[in-house]
Amino acid sequence: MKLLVVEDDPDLRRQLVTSLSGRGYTVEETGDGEEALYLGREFPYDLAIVDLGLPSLSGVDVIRRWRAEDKEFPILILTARGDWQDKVEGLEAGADDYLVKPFHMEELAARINALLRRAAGHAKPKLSFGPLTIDTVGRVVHRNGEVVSLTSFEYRTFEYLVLNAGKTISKTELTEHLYHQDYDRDSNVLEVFVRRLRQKLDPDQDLQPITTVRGLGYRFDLPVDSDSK
Amino acid sequence: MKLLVVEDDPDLRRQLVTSLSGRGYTVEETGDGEEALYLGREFPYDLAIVDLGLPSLSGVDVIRRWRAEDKEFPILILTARGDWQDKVEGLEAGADDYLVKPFHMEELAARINALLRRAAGHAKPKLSFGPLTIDTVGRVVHRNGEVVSLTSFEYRTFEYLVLNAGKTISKTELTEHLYHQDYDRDSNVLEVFVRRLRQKLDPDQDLQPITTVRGLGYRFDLPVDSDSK
DNA sequence: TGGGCCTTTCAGCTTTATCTCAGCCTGAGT
DNA sequence: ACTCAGGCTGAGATAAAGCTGAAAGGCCCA
Repeated sequence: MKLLVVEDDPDLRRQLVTSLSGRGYTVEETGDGEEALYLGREFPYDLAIVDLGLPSLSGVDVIRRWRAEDKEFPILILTARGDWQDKVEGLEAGADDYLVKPFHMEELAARINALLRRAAGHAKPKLSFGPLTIDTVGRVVHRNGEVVSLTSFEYRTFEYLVLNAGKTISKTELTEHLYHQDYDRDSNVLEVFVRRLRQKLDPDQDLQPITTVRGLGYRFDLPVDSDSK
Repeated sequence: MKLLVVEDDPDLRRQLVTSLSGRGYTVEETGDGEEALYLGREFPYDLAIVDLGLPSLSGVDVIRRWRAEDKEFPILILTARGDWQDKVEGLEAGADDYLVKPFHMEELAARINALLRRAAGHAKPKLSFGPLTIDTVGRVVHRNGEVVSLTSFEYRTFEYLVLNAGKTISKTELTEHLYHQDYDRDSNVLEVFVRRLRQKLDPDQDLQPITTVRGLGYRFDLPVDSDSK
């Protein structure tokens, strides 16, 4: 699950990012309206959290323009205590929910959950590939209906591969995504995780969901069942 | 895909090169403005990453002069956190996007992708030729819907030929592109790879996608389907 | 403080992509 | 038709890339 945090106050932003990534979300951040616009336009977020009180391009404008371009991800807006007018404006512009500062992280988390769950109805947070199913909201993987118990790391590795199904993902890209930092070439953690994933997802080795492309990376290759229900 | 990295800080430069080449790009690098100018002028890069804070010839000047000479490759500039103004100047000089240091490699990669995609013809970076399809982002080739399993080298060879479809590419050019440095002319590796490519792409020999031009090189010849949708 | 699980490291092993080589084929120029 | 440089082909060597099992290191929670 990939979130975008748009907040100009560096402290609050850091706090948001820390808390949310601690809860297992992949979080990207910006403090700039223009950049937010760009990011939301180019990348597939599952949800955006937008502070309305941005300098330069205002949060409301950002939202309006995303919506004008048919970006459908849920948007949660943050407003300062007094400014309820902003809130109305924001909702009219296309936001889905709001939260007044200051707030508890718990509450934010709860609303994010609710929004994602609701969005799940429209979108398709559950993907299936033959006997495999991944629920990106619940962060659960099923195999023939049974839960496959994955560790956090295994799950995130798998999720990234699945979300990029059909593409070859280099190990560098994968590790950078998982760790958000440089890739230590002399480690083979990834290989170990891929191995464990393969064992857990496909103990009988009949599906071979993850292909190794020597010299390039890994690729998740099963066809997506279009059971958008 | 060939990128040029222009960055004077040795650490950051190494990091960039490592990460990007790890992601499968062919990367060349320099820390010097003059040299950057020369390289960009002489070689056909698909994209350049330029740090604006260069010593001697400044990044902005390099860009300006490239653009004055009608070099069209996308340019992404890097600026230090504070230097807002530089960014504007850089964009005016002809850069296409910017990123403020420090940044995550993942974000850089995402922007590079977006720029390359945009440059490629606005649509998806997927090209097809009759039964053949190449996805330059996912680094996958399909033939009648089935994945053609190419090795890293085979893929890069094919990609280069495809991106230069219609042009005859000399073996020297190909090898120089594929290997960052000079290459032993007495080897016939290329021929070997071209052979394997032909076998894999066209086992029945009915398409003949790669033509040999005796004494000159190779040419990829299938008409590009304009499936820009 | 101790136990359990998750993550990372390590060393040895297997696989295979790349490159070399030697001989064969082909076609342009005589 | 003959020549010969340029290109093609198949088989094999080799070293890099990836895999594996076990064990060490961390972290969290009781």
